[in-house]
Amino acid sequence: MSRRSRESRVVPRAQGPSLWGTGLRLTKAIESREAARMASYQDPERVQGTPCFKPVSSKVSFPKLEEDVLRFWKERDVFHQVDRARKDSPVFMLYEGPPTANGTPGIHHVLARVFKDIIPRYKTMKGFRPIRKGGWDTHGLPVELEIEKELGLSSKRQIEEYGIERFNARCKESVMRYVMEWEELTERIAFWLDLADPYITFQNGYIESCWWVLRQLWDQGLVERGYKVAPHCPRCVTTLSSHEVALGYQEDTPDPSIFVRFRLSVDQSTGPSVSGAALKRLGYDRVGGRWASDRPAILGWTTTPWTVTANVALAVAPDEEYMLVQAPAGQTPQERLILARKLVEAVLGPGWEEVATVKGEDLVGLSYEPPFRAPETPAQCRVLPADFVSMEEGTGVVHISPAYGAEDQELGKQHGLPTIHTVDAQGVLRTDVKLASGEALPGAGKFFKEADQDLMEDLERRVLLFRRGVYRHTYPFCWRCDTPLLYYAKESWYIRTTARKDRLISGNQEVHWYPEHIQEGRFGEWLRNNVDWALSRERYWGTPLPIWQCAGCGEYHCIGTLAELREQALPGHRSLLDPERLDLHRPYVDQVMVRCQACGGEMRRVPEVMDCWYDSGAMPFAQDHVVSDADIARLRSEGRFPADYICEAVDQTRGWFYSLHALSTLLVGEPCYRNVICLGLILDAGGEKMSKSRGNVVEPWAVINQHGADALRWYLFTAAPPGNARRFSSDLVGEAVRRFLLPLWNVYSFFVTYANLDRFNPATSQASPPRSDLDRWVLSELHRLVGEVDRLLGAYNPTDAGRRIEEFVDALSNWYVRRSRRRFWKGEDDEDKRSAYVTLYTCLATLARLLAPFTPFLAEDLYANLVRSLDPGAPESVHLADFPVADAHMIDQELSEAMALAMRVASLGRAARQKAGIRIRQPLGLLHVITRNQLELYSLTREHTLRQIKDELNVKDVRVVVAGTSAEALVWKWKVTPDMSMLGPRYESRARAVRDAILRLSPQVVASNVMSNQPVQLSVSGQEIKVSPDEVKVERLAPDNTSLVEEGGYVVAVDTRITPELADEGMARELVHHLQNLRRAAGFDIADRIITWYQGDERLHQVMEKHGDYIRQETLSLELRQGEPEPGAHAGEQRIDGGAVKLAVQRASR
RNA sequence: GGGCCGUUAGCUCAGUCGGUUAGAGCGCAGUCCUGAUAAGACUGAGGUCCGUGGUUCGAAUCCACGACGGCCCA
Repeated sequence: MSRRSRESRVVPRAQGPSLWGTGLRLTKAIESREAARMASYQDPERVQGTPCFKPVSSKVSFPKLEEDVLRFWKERDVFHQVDRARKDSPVFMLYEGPPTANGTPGIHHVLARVFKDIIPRYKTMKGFRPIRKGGWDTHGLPVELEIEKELGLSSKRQIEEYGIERFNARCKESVMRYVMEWEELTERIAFWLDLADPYITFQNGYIESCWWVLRQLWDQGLVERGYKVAPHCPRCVTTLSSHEVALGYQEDTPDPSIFVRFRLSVDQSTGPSVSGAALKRLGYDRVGGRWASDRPAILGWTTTPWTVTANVALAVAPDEEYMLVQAPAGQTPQERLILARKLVEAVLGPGWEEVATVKGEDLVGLSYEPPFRAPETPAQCRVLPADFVSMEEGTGVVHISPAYGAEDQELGKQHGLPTIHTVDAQGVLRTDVKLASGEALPGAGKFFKEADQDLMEDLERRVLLFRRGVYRHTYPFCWRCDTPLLYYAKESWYIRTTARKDRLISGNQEVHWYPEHIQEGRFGEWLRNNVDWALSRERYWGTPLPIWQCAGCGEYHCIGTLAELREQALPGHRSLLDPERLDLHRPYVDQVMVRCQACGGEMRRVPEVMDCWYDSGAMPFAQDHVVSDADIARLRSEGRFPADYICEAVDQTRGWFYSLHALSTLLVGEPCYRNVICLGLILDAGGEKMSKSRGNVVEPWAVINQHGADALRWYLFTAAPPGNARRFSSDLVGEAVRRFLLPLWNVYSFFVTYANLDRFNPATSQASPPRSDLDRWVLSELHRLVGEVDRLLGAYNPTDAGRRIEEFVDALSNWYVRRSRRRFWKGEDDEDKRSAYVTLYTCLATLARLLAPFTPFLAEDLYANLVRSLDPGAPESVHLADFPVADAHMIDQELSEAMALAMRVASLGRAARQKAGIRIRQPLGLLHVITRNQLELYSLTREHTLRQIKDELNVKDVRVVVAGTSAEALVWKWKVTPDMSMLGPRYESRARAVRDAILRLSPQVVASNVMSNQPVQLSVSGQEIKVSPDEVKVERLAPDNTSLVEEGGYVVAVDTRITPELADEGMARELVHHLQNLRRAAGFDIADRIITWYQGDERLHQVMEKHGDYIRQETLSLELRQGEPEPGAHAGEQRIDGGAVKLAVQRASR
């Protein structure tokens, strides 16, 4: 197989089959390569005989390529072509979780957006019509905060002074501020999303749908008014959102720590039944209705003394043990306290005496005297069970004030406790609260923190304070003004999600989650602990609550549609709803008053707006402006409800994933999405969360401009499982380029370069079944790959799918192309060569389609050049093509394993050569291989496999044996060690003689028997003896003159003896190598013919003589001249095999 | 305080049902190959599989407890 010379390439072509076209002379073709390189790949005209493909340089700029493809998509309107092409196909519905465009998109948005993109792209190729409407989330507190900052406002009062109208106008302007940048980035990363007609949550139609949905819930009795505890800044007089609270935590904040006696009531007979036995153990005589001795007190603990003024209950852990203890003898009064058994020692110290122990549940129902009796405080309060009672600190008894704790409020709701406010919204203890004693609250009129002192003194005076101290913990402060926050109950509107809790949970079972654990883990847990959705916000920029209250009778009414509002609005107010001036936001909507249907009075809208999560949760309906059941039925029939797929990061479990799920379940009784990919967070290179304040945010554009969007996409898909948090840096994307995109590109470039030189045209080449094992192998791998990728993408797992593709491309590049290079380069135009072209072409053309969902740009480029340019009937874009289908008949498991083995042996062989320090260019005589079993021996000794190994390792012959067989024993050298501990007991006095006899035998023979588990026959002083295999140890020795490598049960060794013939052959190859380097250094073209000069010792002359033909052919030398080169020749001097060699080359004159 | 996730080579990550000697890429060191040439391949060094205990003939893998990191919620 010789490398082609100019003649050998031209001749067959001139008379060759039609595939080769006109027989255009090669020299011409080579000269025209530069011109051809300039040709546009969009040129569909292919003159027969000119190269088929747009030339592909191995140097590539992916960002530039992508911009070209973007232009192509835009010019040909490919995005909408998809829609048209699939207009009769089943719908695949994506819901876009809307971002807020009041800031620029970050890398984490890119993560979500490419994962949103890949599935619809795949589904398109599988024959679906994707619907992917863009959307913008526009309402909410974060938006308001931005504007407050811009305007220098810091309280609601200031906002109202500034004017809600102007304020909201600013908000509205700001939320679309960066839409352009979002659109640009979305387009640049090839997220195909309909951004021309997005849903926008501030639009009137959208708001109307939100209203309609709420009205449906209202009609089901699922909307109600109640208390909600939220972090509250008394100075700003406003509720803080959770992320605002998170900004203001201060560690090590000192707070009072007080233990308070809650005296059990004298009379325990009035309340719900407490177990009589438990009461008795605590010392209460039920019959007599009194305590045997002094009545005990339950000991409670708190770090917020001011909340004790609002105490209405105590909570205990029902499953824990509580103890009634008595003060140490001698202490007066000898009081009795009840607290958690586990905490007695820690709280009281030693000496206290156990009187009785009861379960927490036995305490439930006990009544006690509340420390403060505000007007609404019951005279007798009760002990309740709760699951949030901690045994880590305090007393195991939690004092409950529903006005000042979320858990307290929740518990209060369950048990019908009153919410008593003893502190006003400014954080001042109310002066208007009169206690049952007729007195004002201690510390009344003081800020709650200052009042603590008065309160503690009061409790002490009344002997209710058991102990006081200081407790340091983490406490939240207002991030704006540093005022300590209080948890404060406010009236607000709720959606009673708890009423549909079971359905929320069962509906979740119908959703396919990736990763799976979210379903039962984070999301399932959240649903099981479901609490009612606090819907209202006392804010400005949001969907106004469509609830009007009658000034006359106090009746509430929920408006469901604009039509209804128009109808019920007071006559003078209807013009406010004229279409041309309609704005459903505050303050305009506040001005619309309606007629009360109950009493005919005037109704005014409540001041609150909705939680912005409601907006996004209503998007399945609001994005299509649903205002009737018929609308929903239409969405269903069109396949637009429920969604097939949604995708967001894990922080949305309690955000969007929940709001979607809750609204859909309450409205139509079922989930609104079928499949979810839940992404992990992106961290910076150091594992820190990315945030503006840390300054470690990676700008997507920098990455895209450097490496390209495909590279970024590929990295995001394959670097880590989607659910994991992942570290990110631009360098890692660069690594993805080098690891995957460039090798793939090089294969592509390699193919196109040679295919063009050979005028290979797959359209006119008969694709007879490939005969070569190499071709059949790579096609087998390809079809296996197609099946796997299809399956994995279908299972919403792009990560593993991408990783499979990487493995394939690696094998394609580093085995198939590497091993096939000469097939492409050889002069003859034969079946084998055509088969190689067709095979490699098939791989690349298939990869183009496989990759289309992952790397849409690169895939498009491959497709345009490899497929579309040859077949004008093919779809114009790879994204309009069908996804490849695996053909099981093409998969050859046996061949696949054989080739894997060959690759492994090649690797070991290279290691063995390396160990011996013998370069690959030096041919060697023999390679030994030991396989693990017979099957592997068969695989390896297939003629084709053997040839691959010989070629790859440059050896003349290969000998294979199976480990543990006599064949192995005969080939290798062995060390035999008789095992005296076995021989001794058996042969006693003859043991030594037996040993010596064994050692006299040929080690090979002994090893052979042992390996095949046969006894070794020998004769000792005339007696026949059979030595069993376990009585000798055999050890393989590396034979002389070999270099051996052993790994994973395989042994590969090369015979390192270099005969003079081998040495000469090696030197010839060495000379070729140096001459090629000289050619290249001289800048000669690949087909230039040259004159070669050489000077050196006698050995050099011999080799030149002996291998002259070979050297001339390989280097395209017309002549090999001994002696001084002509002036102007490119010369170099090397040492080869110890001798100095001078070489020089010069282009032969034409 | 609760829930969920993670912790494997210097870095980024694989590791199937529990099964022989835990792998890849990058980086580092060395080498090789080469008209795919500003690429590529190979080899080497590099491991307390977070820790402890348990289950098992056998644990990176299963269980319990703990540590650390992250997220969400209090």
